[in-house]
Amino acid sequence: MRIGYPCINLTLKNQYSSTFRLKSYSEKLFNETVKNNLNHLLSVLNFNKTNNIYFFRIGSDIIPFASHPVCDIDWSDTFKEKLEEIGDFIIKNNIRVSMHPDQFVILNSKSEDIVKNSIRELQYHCKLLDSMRLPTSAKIQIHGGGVYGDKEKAKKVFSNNFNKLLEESLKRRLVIENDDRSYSLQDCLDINSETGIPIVFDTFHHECLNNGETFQQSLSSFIKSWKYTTDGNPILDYSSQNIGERKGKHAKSLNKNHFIYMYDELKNTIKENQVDLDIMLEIKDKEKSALLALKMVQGF
DNA sequence: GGCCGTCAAGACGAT
DNA sequence: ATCGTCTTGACGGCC
Repeated sequence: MRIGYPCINLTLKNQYSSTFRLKSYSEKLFNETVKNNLNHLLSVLNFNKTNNIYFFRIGSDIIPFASHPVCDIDWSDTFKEKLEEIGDFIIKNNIRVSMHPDQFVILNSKSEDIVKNSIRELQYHCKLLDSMRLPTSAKIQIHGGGVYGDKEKAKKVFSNNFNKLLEESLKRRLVIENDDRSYSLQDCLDINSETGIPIVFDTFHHECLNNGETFQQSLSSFIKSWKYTTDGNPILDYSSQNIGERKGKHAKSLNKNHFIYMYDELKNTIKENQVDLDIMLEIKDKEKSALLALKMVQGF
């Protein structure tokens, strides 16, 4: 089992700006920024390895404006060596990486342009992972998208677009995550049966939106959506409620009791299904919680 | 040097 | 109609 955290390491400060405004876009600034971002990513991965953290989500901004029309730079060629160096490091150390494009990726949008732009954005994510020569277990996770007042129809549009509009290399990396107000685990299972797309099970979103399943039922159904040999370990996103804040807001730090209760349930599932899982902690204090969780799990 | 409005992009619920 | 939220963080203009 790997435990990871998303996008940012709060211990290691990136000494350079990691992105810039579209207004200040230039080839020079772009190349400098990407170079620094890639170097920084490698330091973060090194930090993680030193601390036994073998799961990390790479931030989508690592190549700024990569899918924007303004970007006509062949960055995968310019930075070929660096990208392959990072990929080699990841593979050599049995690290798992993933990505999570932001909310603007709507595969089932009513607007053809938004679907088109969404696919461009996904292609960028795919190209980055491909350029690092990573296996298809390096996943890109997205949500179900819009509902538009008719979820059954929206799910069909998602499935049709997934099946018809995406190239195979992209399909092999895509996974769908249940969200906290539109697409429940059951909705994702429905989409899975039409597309075969594996499901990232977000336990916190599931607490916010579910269909009354037991935790064990949820776990065994989401696990079945993964083909371990090509998809890698099923991924589970974990967080807990930020007490006093609106429902669905992520905790600032690891809720130890909540986590250990969840982990205890997981252990049974892992044993029964003879499968390993990778856990992504979506907690605001990032690697601090990951390190704490790791310690707790090791002492279990 | 620090403050804080704003940032490429969409959808949705709350106000 | 406008705002806050989503993995929100951080850029960059202004004082």
